[in-house]
Amino acid sequence: MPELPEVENVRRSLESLLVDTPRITRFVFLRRDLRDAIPVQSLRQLEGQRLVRVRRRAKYLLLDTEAGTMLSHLGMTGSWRCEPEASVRDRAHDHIHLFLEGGRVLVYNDPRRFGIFERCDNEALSPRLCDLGPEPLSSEFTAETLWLALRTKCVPIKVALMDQRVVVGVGNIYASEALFRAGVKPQLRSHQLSLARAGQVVGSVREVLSQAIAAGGSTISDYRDADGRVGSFQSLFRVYDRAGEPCLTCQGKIRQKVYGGRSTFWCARCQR
DNA sequence: CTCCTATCCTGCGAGC
DNA sequence: TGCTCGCAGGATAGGA
Repeated sequence: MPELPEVENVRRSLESLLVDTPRITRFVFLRRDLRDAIPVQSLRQLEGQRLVRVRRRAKYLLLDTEAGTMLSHLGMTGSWRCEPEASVRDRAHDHIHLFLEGGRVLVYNDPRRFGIFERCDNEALSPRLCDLGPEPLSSEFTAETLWLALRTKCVPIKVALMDQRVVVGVGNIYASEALFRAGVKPQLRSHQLSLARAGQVVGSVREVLSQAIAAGGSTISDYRDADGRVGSFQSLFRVYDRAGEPCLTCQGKIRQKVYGGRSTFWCARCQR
């Protein structure tokens, strides 16, 4: 479900819900079995603490209290929503009810259970975070850094763009969309990418992620931010999930093939 | 090391 | 209708 634009919109919606920095009154863990078991004890230590801020690193959300930080990853189907305490109920696949002072509840729901929820008080030491590549919308993501990261790799560039050690936040949708906009075919071997074309890819990744954030992300079936808002970037897809349809630029037929185990979409005429 | 595949899990749509 | 099959926005373990 969520790539960087969706996670960023969840972050913003959560932060807007927490402007009053409410205290966590209590946790209710309805089911602990996410990808790893939810570490109940270490999380309960944060009861009574104020939620002061929500940050994002890569596709991870970092919920800061004054005494420690919670790390949330949405996997494929994770979502956060906010409900009034008076009407909160246990829906299918709810894992966590995080009660806040003032009568609201943050609810984490995750049907496929690929998500993560744990403590993370030291980002530099966290195995989840310590090997991540640059943020794509930061000044650290440049033609030079991308080219350097790719020059020793032989995998298709589309697979490399999804490697969170190369650049973070790009998933299966935006990898295809960025390469279309850059005019680079997804099967191009990473080390074959020239510095000049790396610059094109950097620009396209930035552009597509920025536009997707502004559009509220992409809602394929079930993505919503914490306010329940859907995204609209799916209407601006140029190749993703358009196999067999005409290229919006050249009318050629959009192709689909699996690379790195993930469906990949491109236009063979526009992308070289 | 790098690369590739299978795997975790539920839900949904296509095809019969 | 109802069933089966394949596939889905991510990340990682393990084998070649």
